[in-house]
Order: sequence, then C-alpha cells, then structure tokens
Amino acid sequence: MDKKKIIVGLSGGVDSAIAAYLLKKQGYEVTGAFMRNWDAIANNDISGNPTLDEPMCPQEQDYEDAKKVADQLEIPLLRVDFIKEYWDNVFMYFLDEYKKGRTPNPDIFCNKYIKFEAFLNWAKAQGFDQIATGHYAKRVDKDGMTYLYKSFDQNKDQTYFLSQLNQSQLSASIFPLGDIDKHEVRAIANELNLAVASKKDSTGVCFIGERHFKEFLFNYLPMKKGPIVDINTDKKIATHDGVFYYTIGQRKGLGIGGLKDYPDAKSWYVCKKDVKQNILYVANDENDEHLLADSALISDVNFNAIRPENGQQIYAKFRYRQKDLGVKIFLIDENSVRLEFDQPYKAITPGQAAVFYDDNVCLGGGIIQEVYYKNRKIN
RNA sequence: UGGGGCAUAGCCAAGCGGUAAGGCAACAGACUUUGACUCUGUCAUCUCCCUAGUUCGAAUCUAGGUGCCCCAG
Repeated sequence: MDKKKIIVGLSGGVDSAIAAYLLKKQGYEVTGAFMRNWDAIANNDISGNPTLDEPMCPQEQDYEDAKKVADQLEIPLLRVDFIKEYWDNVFMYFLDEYKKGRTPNPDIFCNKYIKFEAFLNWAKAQGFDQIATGHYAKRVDKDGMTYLYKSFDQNKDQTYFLSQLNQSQLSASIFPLGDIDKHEVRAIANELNLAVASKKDSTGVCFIGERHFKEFLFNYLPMKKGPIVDINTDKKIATHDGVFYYTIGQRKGLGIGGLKDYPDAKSWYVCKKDVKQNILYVANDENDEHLLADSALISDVNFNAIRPENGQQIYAKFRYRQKDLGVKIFLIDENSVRLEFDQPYKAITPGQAAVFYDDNVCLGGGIIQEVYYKNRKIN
C-alpha cells in the first residue's frame, strides 16, 4: 500500500512543526504548506498595526520560520495564498457582524472556509490524501462517523474553533497534537533542536495578528460618537466612539471614571448596545443583573457528527477559554437551537460562537443570535 | 461686588501642623490563534490654585490675590 500523502499547514510556529514531525514519524509522506491570507497594505490594515514599520513583515518572518522547520524535518514546503477567499468569506462577514453591533469570531469562519475548505480543496487538487494542522483537538472515528473530541491538553483545547466543521471536513483532517500537551510539544521541539522551539505562541486574529483592536476597526468602520448611558438610571454619563467598537461584558476602554453622582463607583461594564440609536448601555457593577442571561437562540448550527436529543443536558462554551457551562439544548430546526441555561450566565454576546459539548465530545456549535433573561430579549 | 462655601493626579476623593490614603480611568505585563473577562505592576517628590507670612516643620494656620459654587440682592 502506498504511503498516504499528507499536507500540513505550517504556520511557522511550534505546534504545526511538531504536528508535521509526528506525522513523518508515523510513516506518512509529509509535505508542508505555508498559507498567507492577509495582506496588511492591500487590506488597508494601517491604524493599530504595530508591525507596519518593521523591516520584514511578520508573515515573511513566519515563512522563514516555517522554511527552517521544513528544512530541519526534511520535508518540502509549498506556499499558497487565500487572500481573496479570506477577505470574501471571513473578513466581510467579520465586518458585517460588527456593523450590526455584534461581536463575531473570525477564526471559526477561517477554519470553516479557509483552512478546511479552500485549503483542503486545493490540497486535494494537488493530489494529497489528507490535510493536517497543529490544532489541539482529537479526531475519533467510531461507528462509521468522525467525531471531534477535546484534546488531551484541556488547557489548550481548540475544538471551540473547529466546531463548524462537518463530516467531510473532519474525515479529511488529522490533528496530530490531540494526545499530547503543550509541554510535550515544547520538549520534542527542544530535543529536535527546532529553530522555533521557544517561539512565543501567536495570538490575535488568525492570519492577521495582534492588533490594538479599536484602532484596527477604525480602518474599516467609521467613528461615530454617541452617549454612554447607565442602564439603571437611564442617564448619560459619558461618550463613546461608536457602539460597534465595544462588546458585551467589556470593561476596558470605556474611559469612565470618578463620576460625581457615583461616589462608590466601581468599574463599568458594557451590557447592551443599541445600534440604531448609537447608544452604549453600561452597568456599574460586575454582578449587575443586566449582564445576565438565562437562555439563547443559536443560529447557523452545525453538528460535527450526531445531533443531540431534544432537551438533552449538555455543556456549552460561549467564548473561547471560558468554562463549559451546563445547558439544556432544544432543537428548533435544521440550523437553529435554543439553549436554556442551568443558571444565569454573564455577558453572553450575540455574534460569538456557542459550542456544544457532551463531556469530551465536541458536538458542534452555532452563532449566538438572540439572548434572553427571564423571558425577555435583552439584545 | 453683602454673606457663606470650596479649590489635592485625567476624573471622584481622603487628609484637620509632622513630612500626600483609596477608587475609577489610563498605561504596561501575564493569560489568549476571536473579542472580552481576569490577574499583576506602574501612575502627585522644586507636590496639594497663586503669592507672602507664622512655625524646627504647612496640603493642613494667617493675610492678600485668582477661580468656581450657594444664599441674599
């Protein structure tokens, strides 16, 4: 039997490097691919971009690192761009959501449309059997289905970002890091003497990078000042730069401090956005009732493998790196569900992903559409 | 132009003669492949509106300015 031909997305980081190494060790015929999906200059990513003035743009630096890794592992490295696809399928969506006053999660769409669609299709066309990535996630084949499980390293688990993948995407993918933790990844990289063994984990929007977020959005969304209103008194207490720059539960960046009428003032938190009237509502207590929700309507629902039962008790994650929270799931139709929370949860934000779990099984996920508290829609 | 009150960091605010609390904001770092939250750290030193004085020593007392507020006109 021929060796399976695998192409690994090499980002220039340590995770994908070790993913490639493990596959090679397992006997696959491994090729690396470096993807570039964001052109800062062409995409007008100017304000809030800390790396504009650097002699080598960060993607080229990452490419150099990926090249070093490929050379050390003795695998070929291909290069491919999906700049247009990224702009059309991820970034436009991202901006549209912001314009609606919601808080999108671009990386979930990046996986759905770029890494596991554009890239996957490209790889197949190049004659590869499967693609692999350095995601911390586990693929489990059982009963003729391909399931997505949380990674062994619970702290790094990235199934949240993979929740929109379907059967054909999952079955064409390999996640070599599913059974080891980050320390081990670093340790292997050190043993191999990899150039990127100690490279800092990358953060920020995938393929774009770290940005001063509000300034980054200034590039694409016009500033539009309006009132910040105390939701408990309905009084204007400050001015904002445009409701879409803020997200529910946000504390930093409001610039509200030391108000005469609030001698015991604590920190202020965003609890509601009125896009139409351009009003930002805030509450003066991190435990304010206006931050709570007890049920939500989830749209764009995808189940990775099987559909849960109607009314089943499961867990949901409403933000990456947030604890799994107990919910009951009610199936409404093919693409939407309603979640009833075991108890009120804080800062549930429309536009963000709700990802469903049954213990370690990632069932799938969707986009938070409407949020309710005590049967009243609060967004 | 009579009386009273107040002037402390970006904002709110302690201090009442002994060598500038605290909170919010901001900034930095940690955490993090969204965006938040969270945690840690920094943040008044010819300084407490200005000037002069009393005192060993004043943000704190005195006098005079300046500005703002309230009451009465």
